[in-house]
Amino acid sequence: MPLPQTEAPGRLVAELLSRGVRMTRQRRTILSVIETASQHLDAAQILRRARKLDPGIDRVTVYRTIRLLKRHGLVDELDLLHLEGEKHYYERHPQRDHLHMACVRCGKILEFESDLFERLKGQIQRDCQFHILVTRVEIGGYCAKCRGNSTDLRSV
Amino acid sequence: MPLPQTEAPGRLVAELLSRGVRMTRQRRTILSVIETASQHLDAAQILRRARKLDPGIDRVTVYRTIRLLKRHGLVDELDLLHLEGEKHYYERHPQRDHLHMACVRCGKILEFESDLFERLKGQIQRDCQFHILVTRVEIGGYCAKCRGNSTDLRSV
DNA sequence: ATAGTTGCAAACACTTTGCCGGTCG
DNA sequence: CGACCGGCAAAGTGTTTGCAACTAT
Repeated sequence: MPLPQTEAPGRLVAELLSRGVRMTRQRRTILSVIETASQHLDAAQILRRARKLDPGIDRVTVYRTIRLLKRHGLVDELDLLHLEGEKHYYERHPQRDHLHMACVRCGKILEFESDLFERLKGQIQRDCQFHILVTRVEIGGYCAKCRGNSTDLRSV
Repeated sequence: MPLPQTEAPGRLVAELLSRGVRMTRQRRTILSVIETASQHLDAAQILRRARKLDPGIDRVTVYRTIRLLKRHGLVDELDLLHLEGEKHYYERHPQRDHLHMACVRCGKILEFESDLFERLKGQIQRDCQFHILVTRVEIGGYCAKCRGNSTDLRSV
């Protein structure tokens, strides 16, 4: 079903350079962390990993780099239904949108892409005359393992 | 803007009473504010309106009442793509899900419901064996009025 | 009677800003 | 060289917690 997850490494660096953005040692480090992550990372996790590669990096630099990437549309921001705190999670802006399902019991995040969603976007652009730049779909519920053995005490 | 409210006023009070939740003067006030709102309100707006009806109400009581409603699945929480700050917005949990489109230029929020989305949810429950409790769809872009006369400088 | 709720103050989690010395091109 | 960037400290925003007094059932 899904496309391969990995684009060429260094893609974020190349993309920013081609837009005339200055490239520093710290930015390269942070970009490589985001690019090689196999899961959604929050700012604190990005900082921790970046510091393993370059211990002097500051929290603020991580936040500023994330904002830079957002402004350029190169990363998407997720909340994952705030299942654990108010932090944000980041992922590379994908070629094709996908939905995020978060299990409110075990916290697992599933991703899903669907032609139906592409059709839905088309319907929105047509019926609402709305030009879509970014989508964020977060669905809470019980994953296959957790369904059945839970009361419906949702907290989202 | 929200779709026309089809439920009876006082429904939130009735729903909570039927679940054995204690009903205080403050809660009645806050519930009525949420119930009569014609737009998505954040906690600060709910507080401001509640204080017009009962000036002694505290910020903390608003937050606690919101949490109560979330736990009971009676309100949904939205971020509206954090277009202005990190606050959350609340709306009564609708009978039928809808999507939120936020114009990144003028900030307008449009709502949209669609059979395609219902089918998408069905597909997810089937293909992923995921039992859906809550959905949050937030789409950013340019509304009909703002499209065309903007550079693509997104910040979401 | 008593478990649950309130208001106040304080703490909290996460993110942004101001400043100045350092760096990229 | 000059605009831009990084690190540090501090502030900011939005939300939650601890606790004594109060209230709904």
